[in-house]
Amino acid sequence: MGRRGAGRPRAGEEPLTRERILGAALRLVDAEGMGALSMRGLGAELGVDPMSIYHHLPGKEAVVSGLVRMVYGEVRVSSAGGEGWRERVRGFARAHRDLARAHPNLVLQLVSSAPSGAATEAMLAASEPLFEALESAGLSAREVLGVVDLVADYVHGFVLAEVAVHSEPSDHRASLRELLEERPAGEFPAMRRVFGSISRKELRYDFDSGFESGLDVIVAGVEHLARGR
Amino acid sequence: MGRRGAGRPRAGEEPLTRERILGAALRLVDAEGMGALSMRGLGAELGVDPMSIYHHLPGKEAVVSGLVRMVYGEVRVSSAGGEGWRERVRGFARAHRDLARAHPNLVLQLVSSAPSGAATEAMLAASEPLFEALESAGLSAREVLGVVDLVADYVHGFVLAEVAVHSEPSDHRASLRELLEERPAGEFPAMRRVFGSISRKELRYDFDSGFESGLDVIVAGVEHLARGR
DNA sequence: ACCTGAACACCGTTCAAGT
DNA sequence: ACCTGAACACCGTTCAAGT
Repeated sequence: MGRRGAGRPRAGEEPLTRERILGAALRLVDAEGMGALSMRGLGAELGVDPMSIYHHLPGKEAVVSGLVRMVYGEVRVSSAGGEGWRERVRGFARAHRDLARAHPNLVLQLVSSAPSGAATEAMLAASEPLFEALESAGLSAREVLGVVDLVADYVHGFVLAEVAVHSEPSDHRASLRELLEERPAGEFPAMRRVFGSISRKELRYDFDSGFESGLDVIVAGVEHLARGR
Repeated sequence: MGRRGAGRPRAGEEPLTRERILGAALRLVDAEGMGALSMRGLGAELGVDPMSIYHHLPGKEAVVSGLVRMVYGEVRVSSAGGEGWRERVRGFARAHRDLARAHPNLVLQLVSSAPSGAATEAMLAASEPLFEALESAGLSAREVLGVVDLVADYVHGFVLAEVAVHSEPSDHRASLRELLEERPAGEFPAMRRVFGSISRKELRYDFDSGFESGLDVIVAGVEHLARGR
């Protein structure tokens, strides 16, 4: 089915490699989503019989995990040395949000393979600035490890919500408010008060400032930890 | 292919309903994972032709989102009234972690549909105690909405990591340390210091206390916000 | 009204065969 | 050594037909 005949690649045609396969897979996923990533479709994208891929990667699972590793390898944390630890913690979080936003169709795979081993090696270098920042904030080793996880978990949850909501037309806060208004008046008084005392403009969710104010709370919590010593 | 012949159900056999279908689907997913959930397999589990399901639910997507709604409907936040706001915030977070741990094979779907509309209605009642707690902590309406998202994002990221790591044999922190030791000595000094000054026992990750210490930091951050008024 | 089963257009992967 | 294509055992879903 491929464009070429069987056998070795002809002179002048670039041979199939792991890199070329993963590159094509990433283009496919970025452009058309995870659902478009099939071994057959990938073969077509490469102008090659689908089965040729199996000579470079053991199966579809390996294609996906290779994709995840490849994307995590792209992460660059801007560690402007002169900044305080607060700004360096934020820089780490922002770099990971940016990574996820660069490949929204891969976010589910990114966040669910980050904790397991798949991506650890690729994230090693990116994690150093975060460890360094938390250490210089005055945390104990135990506390550093805890906060590293907290920051990672928050970013993962946030980007998951961000891409899920972006792929929908309606504002999720506005629809929550509507849901609330359809209910009997006595129900959910606290939520009613919160949504009632906020303007429509304030209700419109801004992901950038939402992300930052989540970080505000975390940084304030870390400060509390550091003072406790 | 079904055990029954075509036509209406015979007297004495319970008819196929949305509830029976979703119940069977949840059993299937809990027992054998998301990969085992196929329309054909679900039909077999119900002793029915796979196509019969389409008379009660429009397709597989509807089965999955029905599952998510069903499970979110199970959440019960223990709101012991006498507790302070700190303990009520923690109670909300714990209830959601417990929900995810009760259905680990569904976690990916749970966390990725929570932010979009799918589960909002089912979570309305469960969210009231969190709003109430944050309000009574002294936060503004704007701040309450921000912290609600922070808590939800943290829990989502945490449970994702928890189930991903649990389905693996090795401890992820231990393997990070090993990775570090294989590197040239000058590399990643901060991570080396952190991992070096912690005992093997401390390194063994405990999800329960990890979850709680993440909440510690968040609660401390909320306290900072509340004092700022 | 509800259920069935053949058919269609897909999957991932194995394996023997080609050059 | 590398690539191919037929074949196998699956998918979700449409649609005409059964009772």
